[in-house]
Amino acid sequence: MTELPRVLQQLWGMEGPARPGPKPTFHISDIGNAAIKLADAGGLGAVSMSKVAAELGFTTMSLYRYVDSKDELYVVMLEQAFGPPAAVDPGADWRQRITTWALAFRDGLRRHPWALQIPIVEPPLSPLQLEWMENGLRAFEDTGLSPGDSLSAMLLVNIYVRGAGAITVGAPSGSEEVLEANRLYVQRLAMLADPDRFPTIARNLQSRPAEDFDVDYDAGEFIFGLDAVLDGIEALIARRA
Amino acid sequence: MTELPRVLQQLWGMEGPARPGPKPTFHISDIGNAAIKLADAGGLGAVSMSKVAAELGFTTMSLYRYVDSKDELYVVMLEQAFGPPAAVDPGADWRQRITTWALAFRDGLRRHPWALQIPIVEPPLSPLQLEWMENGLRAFEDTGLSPGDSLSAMLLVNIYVRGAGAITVGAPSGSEEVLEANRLYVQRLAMLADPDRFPTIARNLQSRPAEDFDVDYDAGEFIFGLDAVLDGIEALIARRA
DNA sequence: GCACACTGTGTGCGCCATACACAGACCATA
DNA sequence: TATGGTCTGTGTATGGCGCACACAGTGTGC
Repeated sequence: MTELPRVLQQLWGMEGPARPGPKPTFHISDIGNAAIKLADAGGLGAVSMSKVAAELGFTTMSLYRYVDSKDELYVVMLEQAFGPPAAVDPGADWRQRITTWALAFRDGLRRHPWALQIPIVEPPLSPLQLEWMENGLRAFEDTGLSPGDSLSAMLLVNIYVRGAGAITVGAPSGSEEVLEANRLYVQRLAMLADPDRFPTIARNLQSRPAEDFDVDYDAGEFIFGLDAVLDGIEALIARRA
Repeated sequence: MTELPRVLQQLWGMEGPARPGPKPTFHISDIGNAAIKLADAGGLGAVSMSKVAAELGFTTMSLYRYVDSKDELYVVMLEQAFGPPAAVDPGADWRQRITTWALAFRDGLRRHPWALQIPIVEPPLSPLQLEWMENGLRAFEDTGLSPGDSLSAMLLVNIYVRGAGAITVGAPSGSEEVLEANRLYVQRLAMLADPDRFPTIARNLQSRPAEDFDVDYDAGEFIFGLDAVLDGIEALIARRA
């Protein structure tokens, strides 16, 4: 019942006893790397069993000797895309520690935007993901938060980074492409936001200088939002003390 | 250039001038409703052009007279799934107002969990989505926040609800199914979290009473996290004042 | 040296989104 | 009232997808 799915067993390096028959030609991580390469180049849509197999020089169906379904392939991709988290600086305070953690996570998402498109069906159990969890929890170690609250706080930061990423990730921050899309959006919004029906939106648009919309979300807004989240956690810490 | 995509024109009811040829048999909203019905019953995976068409009693290709691609169908679904937002209570303070807004959003996600699986490719421009935006912004009206900060604050709450939903939505809150999955996860985690490599996780698990894991996230944790987010926004308001 | 579990392969199924050509329905115009 | 042109819904087809299944060959543990 607590028996792990095959993919997780492989990721944890739980080798069974030696068996007859040919040895596998490659390892599950090779599949993950090939899939990540495809996704980095062409988005998650470019990842198909046949393309991954072709990338490795194998046939489509051979992959199913390593992975039970495409969803399991996603698990492997998520495990390997981010690499190990940065070490926790024991000298820093909790805000610095969790900020470092969040920025590293954000950078990983920026390198692999497709990660946000993979539906989360269950909480993480793979080795590197647990290391990220470990380091995230460690950030709250000396805050006096209970174990449950620490987990919630970490989850809150995690949710924020993912959410902010969903909005901003996908095109290089501050690129002309993003600015252009943003301008087009504001233009359309101004056209549609009838002041009678949408007074607050209309007023919001009118009272902002044009260059205010050319905001580089990644540079400033991300930290802005993160700080708000951390202020909320700080209030929690104070309340619990 | 600011010409709207066809779907948005239809959603805003921008009818062109009278034209020769047969009148359309139905409206784009019929397609959306049929798709929503399918998604509610069988998840987003159950929504295909052919199934939606069959639901309406039409052929697959007829849908393309109303929608340019499946992505546009998603836009229609998101527009119609949530309905209009609740009216803003002018007597309440900003925390109550945005809390009401967030809970309504959360309830909508609970009714239509598939909404979280639809990748967001651009900010909303459809009528009801703008109404939600309008009401969200209105919650911060008397806080003294700048237009830009109000937008960021609303976005932060929006991100939180979506993120919390991604974790909890999908099965009825507190159902035996969810509790069982949770117990299995904790069991596996305990098995994998070697105290040498993952000391904080291991300690976190050990120091929590067993019934602490049987948490009904939706009931308590959601508000817990939301309050933390709002505390962060409150700190921002205080700083700006 | 041998049995046989296990490897990678080939074929095929049902489903998907959508391109394209077409027949007929309908309305603006004359 | 006649009609031309345009729009509607349909039929057919294409290339891709995930994956089931049967199979041939391989190489290790006995």
